[in-house]
Amino acid sequence: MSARTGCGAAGEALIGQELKFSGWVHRRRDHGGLIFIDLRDRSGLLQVVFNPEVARDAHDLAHGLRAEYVIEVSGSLGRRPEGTENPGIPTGRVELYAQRLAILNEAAPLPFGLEDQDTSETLKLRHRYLDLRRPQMQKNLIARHRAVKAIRDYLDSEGFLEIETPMLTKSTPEGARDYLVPSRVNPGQFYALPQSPQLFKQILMASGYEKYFQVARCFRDEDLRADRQPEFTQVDIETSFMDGDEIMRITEGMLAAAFHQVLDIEIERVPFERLSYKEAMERFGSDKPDLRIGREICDMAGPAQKGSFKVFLDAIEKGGRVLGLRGIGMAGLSRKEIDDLTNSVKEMGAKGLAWIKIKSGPGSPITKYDSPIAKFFPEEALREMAGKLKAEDGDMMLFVADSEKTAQAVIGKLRLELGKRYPVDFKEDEWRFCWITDFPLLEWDEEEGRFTAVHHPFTSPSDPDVPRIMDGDINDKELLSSLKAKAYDVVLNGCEIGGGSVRIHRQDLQSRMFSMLGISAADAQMKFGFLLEALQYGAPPHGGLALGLDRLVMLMCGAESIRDVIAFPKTAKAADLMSGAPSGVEPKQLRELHIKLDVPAAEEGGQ
RNA sequence: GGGGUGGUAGUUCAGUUGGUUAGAACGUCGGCCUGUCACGCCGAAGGUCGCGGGUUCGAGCCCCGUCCACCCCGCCA
Repeated sequence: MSARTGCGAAGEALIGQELKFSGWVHRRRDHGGLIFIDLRDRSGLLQVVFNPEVARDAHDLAHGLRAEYVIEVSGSLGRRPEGTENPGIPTGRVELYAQRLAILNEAAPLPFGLEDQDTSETLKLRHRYLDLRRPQMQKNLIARHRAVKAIRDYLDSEGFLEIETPMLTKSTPEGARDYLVPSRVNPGQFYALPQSPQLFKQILMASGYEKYFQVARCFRDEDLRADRQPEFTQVDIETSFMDGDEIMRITEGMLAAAFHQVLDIEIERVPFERLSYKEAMERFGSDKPDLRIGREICDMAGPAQKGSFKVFLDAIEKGGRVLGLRGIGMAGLSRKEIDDLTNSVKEMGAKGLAWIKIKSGPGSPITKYDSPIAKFFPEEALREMAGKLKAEDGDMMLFVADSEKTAQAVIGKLRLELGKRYPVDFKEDEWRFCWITDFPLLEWDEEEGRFTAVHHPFTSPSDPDVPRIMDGDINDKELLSSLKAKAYDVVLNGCEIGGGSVRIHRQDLQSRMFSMLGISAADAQMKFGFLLEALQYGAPPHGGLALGLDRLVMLMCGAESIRDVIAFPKTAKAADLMSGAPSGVEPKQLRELHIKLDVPAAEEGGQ
C-alpha cells in the first residue's frame, strides 16, 4: 500500500483496495460534514471523500484545503453510491474514502483559475507553470512527447542515427536573420545560433553516416506569428543515395507512425497525393492547399473574353488572370455581406471582387443572373462560367481579376475563407496530406536585385536543368526563372509541415549555383567554404527533409497556436514573460565581450 | 517597419452625452451546511481605470505620446 497510484488509474478494478494518491486539490466542495475533493495529478482526476465518521483527523485537516494545495491522501477505493456517479470524468464511478491526509504544500490564491477559459495570454505566460498544470496543456505536451518518441522509434527502425550538431555555428547571411552570440575569447567575433542544421547534416553525409536525423532546435531572428516562434523544433533528416521518392516514402512512414502512436489514427491515402507547384497554384491558389475543402479555382479567361467587362479584359490584356470560385449557396447574401467580402478581398491585395448570383425567378425555372456585371456578358458566357464552376441555382460566382500572382493568392485565400465560413464542402475532421513538388529553383528578389533560392542554395536543380545551368548563360533571366528544383513540401490540411530537397553533391554545380545567386566565388568560399571543400572529397548524392515539429503537434492536438504545444514559448516580441528574457546584463559581462551598447539609456532594460 | 484589436477589483467584463460615492460575475476571506461534482445559503473585504502629458470647472470616457498582449502585412521555409 506504499506505492502511489495515479488518480486516472482509479477504476472499478481497484475497488476495495487500500491506496495512496498524491496530487493537487483541483476543486473542493466542503459541506461542513462531508468534504469532497477532486484530486488531480498528471493521469487525471479522482474524487476523494472526507467523512468525519470514517476519519475524524483527516476530515478536520481537510477543512483547511484550498485550490492547488499539494496533498497526499490514502484510504480505500470504493464504488460510488447509486445515483452519485459522475459520467463527466473517467473515474466517475469510484471515489476514495480518505483515512489519512497530509498537506505536502500549501498554495497561495492563484492569479487565475486553472479552469477559466478566457484568461489573458499575458497572465498565462507570466505564470506559465500554472498554465502548464491545465489538463489540456498536459495532454498537449504528452502528445508531443509521444509524437517525438514515435518518430525516433520509426527512424531508428529504418536505420537512422540521431547525431547532434553544434548550437554555436557560423553566421550565414542567406535566408533568415541570425541570432548572434558574441565570442569572449575571440574579441569582435560572433557565433550564430543555427537556423537549421542544414550544412552540418550535409557534411555528415559526406562523412558517410548515410542516414541521419535529429530533433533539432532552430533559431531565426524574424518577426513572430501564431505559428512562428524565434526558437522552434525541426525533425531534421538527411540520407545518402536516396532520391526524392524514397525520402518522401520515409516521411510518409514517419508521419503514419506518429499519427498511429499519438492519435491512434491510420492515415489513409498513403502514398500521399502529389501536386506540382504549378498545379497547386492553378487549382488552389496556394502552395499549401487545404484539400479538405472541395471547391477548386477555375480559369475564367474564356468566358471573360466573350464579354465587355473592362476589368476582366484589362487583366487578360496585361498578361494577368481572371479566376473564379463557386460560392456554394451564397445567392442569398445581402449587399452588406458582399461588401464585407469585397473588403476582405481588398485587404488581401486585390482591387475588388466581382460576383454573379444565380437565382431562379419566383415560381419560374428560368435562371436569372443577378449581378452588377451580368449585363457585360452574353447569356452564353454566363452559362459557360456557371458550367466551369459547377455553380447552380442558389450559388454565387466570385471572380478576381489581377496579375497572376495576386489573383491566385487572393482567390486562394478566398477559397479558404469561404470553405470555412460556408462549410458545405469542408470536411473539417479529415487529415489531408499532400506533397507539393517541382518548385521553381530560383525566384527574382526585387529588393536585392538578384535571384534567390526558393528553398535554399544547396537544392539540386532537376536533372534536365543541370546541363542548361552548366552550359547556359547564368545572367539569362528567362533561363533562371524556368529552372525546377528537386524540392518537395509536405502539407497537412493547408499547413506546411515540412519540406526538403535533394541536394547538390557536386562541387562544380554548387559553385555554379552560387554564381547564379550572385554570390562571388570569394564570398562562397568565405561563407560555405567548408561545404564546397567537403564536396570535393567524395560526397555521395544526398537529400533530406525537415519537419516542423511544433506545427505538426499543433495540428495533431487541434491547438490554435504553436504556443500551446511548446512548454515555454515567447510572446510576439520574442520575450519570455515568466523569466523576463531578454534583459540587460551587467556592465562587466559586456566588457568581457568587448561590447559597447549604442541604445538610449531608457531602452537598455534592467536586470 | 506598417495596419488592426485590446488594457477598468485577484480574474473575466460592463461603465450612457465628459458630471455626485466606478458596477456585475467568478475568485478570496468569515459563518452555516453529510452526497456534492461550476455544491448551496448568509455576510465581508477588495480599484494608481496600463503609464506620462494635455484639454476642461470637472476625464475611466476627449486629444497627444508611450508601454504591454494578441492578430495580420512586410520579413521568415
